[in-house]
Amino acid sequence: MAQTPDSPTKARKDAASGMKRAPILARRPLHEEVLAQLRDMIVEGDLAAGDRLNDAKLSEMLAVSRTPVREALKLLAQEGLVELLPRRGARVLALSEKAMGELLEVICGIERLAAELAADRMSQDQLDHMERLHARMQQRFAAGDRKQYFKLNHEIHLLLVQAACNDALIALHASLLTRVRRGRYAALLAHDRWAEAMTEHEELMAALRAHDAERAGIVMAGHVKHTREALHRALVS
Amino acid sequence: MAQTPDSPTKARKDAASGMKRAPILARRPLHEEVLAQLRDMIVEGDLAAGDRLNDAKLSEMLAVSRTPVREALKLLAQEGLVELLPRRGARVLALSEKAMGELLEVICGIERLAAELAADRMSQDQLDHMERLHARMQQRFAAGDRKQYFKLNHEIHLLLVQAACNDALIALHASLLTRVRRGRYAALLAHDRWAEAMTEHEELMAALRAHDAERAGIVMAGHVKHTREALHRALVS
DNA sequence: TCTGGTCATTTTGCATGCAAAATTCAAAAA
DNA sequence: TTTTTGAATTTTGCATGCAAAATGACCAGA
Repeated sequence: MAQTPDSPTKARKDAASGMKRAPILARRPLHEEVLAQLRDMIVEGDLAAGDRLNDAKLSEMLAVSRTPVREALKLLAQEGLVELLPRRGARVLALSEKAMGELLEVICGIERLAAELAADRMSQDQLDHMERLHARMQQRFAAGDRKQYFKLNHEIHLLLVQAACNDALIALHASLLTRVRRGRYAALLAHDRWAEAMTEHEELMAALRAHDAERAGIVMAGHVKHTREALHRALVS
Repeated sequence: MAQTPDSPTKARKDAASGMKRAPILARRPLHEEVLAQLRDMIVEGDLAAGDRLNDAKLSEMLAVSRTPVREALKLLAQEGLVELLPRRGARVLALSEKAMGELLEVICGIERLAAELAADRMSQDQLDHMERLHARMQQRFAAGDRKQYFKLNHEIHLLLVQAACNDALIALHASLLTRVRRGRYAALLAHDRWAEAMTEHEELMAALRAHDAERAGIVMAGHVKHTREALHRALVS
């Protein structure tokens, strides 16, 4: 197990002894806290795929009782980050290449929809913001600074989804991204198609500027297709 | 509250006394059972939007302890069927017209993607099956039998998503449908565009037969647009 | 050595206990 | 009459207890 028990003994003592926590009102519910922590640990790779998640150990680690831990595990299972084997506990779910490809396919579809809606609904402010991000991304691209390029690329995608003015879409997109961001696949994909993607972004910006939903959709639809192909190439090689 | 306590007293007694349950191995986990039950009660309208969900009462009603009930409520909250107000319990979430419209928009996007993928990947068996469903639906349409028409319509949509051969897509679609199926909106929408939708289905079938992904996508994209408009009409009137 | 079986230990799933927060309701004050 | 206060009650969130199931250690016999 790739866990990091930063002093289980102390943690246990904190929980077991009557040591006062901050007033409940001032805190978020514990299960939320635990959920966020576990999610981070999985996304960051502290808990590797296949690791067994023992609720007693986790509760010791996080200095809470088993109840909120178990609640968080069930939520993580619904999010698709862990699997719950009845009577056999929870494991970090290993995303197969197949599952990863499927998720990416869905995400691309979502982003295409977002692009179409955004073309209609985007505010001038948002468009300006995106222009700025895009310009900076071009600079980083020209400079060969991959890290910043990808960061800006990600910000643009988030902004695109926000600009669609659909809260359900935003939430869904975020949730799917969490699942995909784990492991090596994201990087694997991201580092392909470095130049091609730049052109596509250019076209997307043009469509958004013109508030041309159809064109934005077509551009992103191409993105769907290219991404699928890139994924396939990456996985076969 | 629109609950249906089919003898709370007896239920309580069952839970409280040492009365044996079926062996655990033979059962699904209780929280799953409870989750399914509560979900049904919400979708069926037994628990109306705005109803307060008191875990003690629910646990009495379902003859289980509060723990699995609370777990189920948290899962329902993540599914978007209830909201969890910290320290103030759970309520059945009232879907605003805005939220409902957003959900439908996302579902339409998902189904469009499904149509495109299905055009590529659908097996001959699935296509045949869909042809049969479609033929029956035409009959019911001609006969003016709305109820069966909608049932078949729904089956076709499910099959379409399945034919996309993407498990993530299938799961996502199912989850979104659950949220939308509640309340009066589904019917409200379904009963509009009765004839127009028939034509669109015709076109979709043609595209699928030809394995023409692009055409299938375009047809469903039109569906997105028309559905949005229909929703708008329905809500304004 | 390998197989199968028994028993001790650990882990899981659920029930329940308990303190803090929220709600209610009645009586007092404005 | 309306508002305020505050004590009693209910509800929530978490901790913990406990029985059933799973795991693993050990040993006997093939």
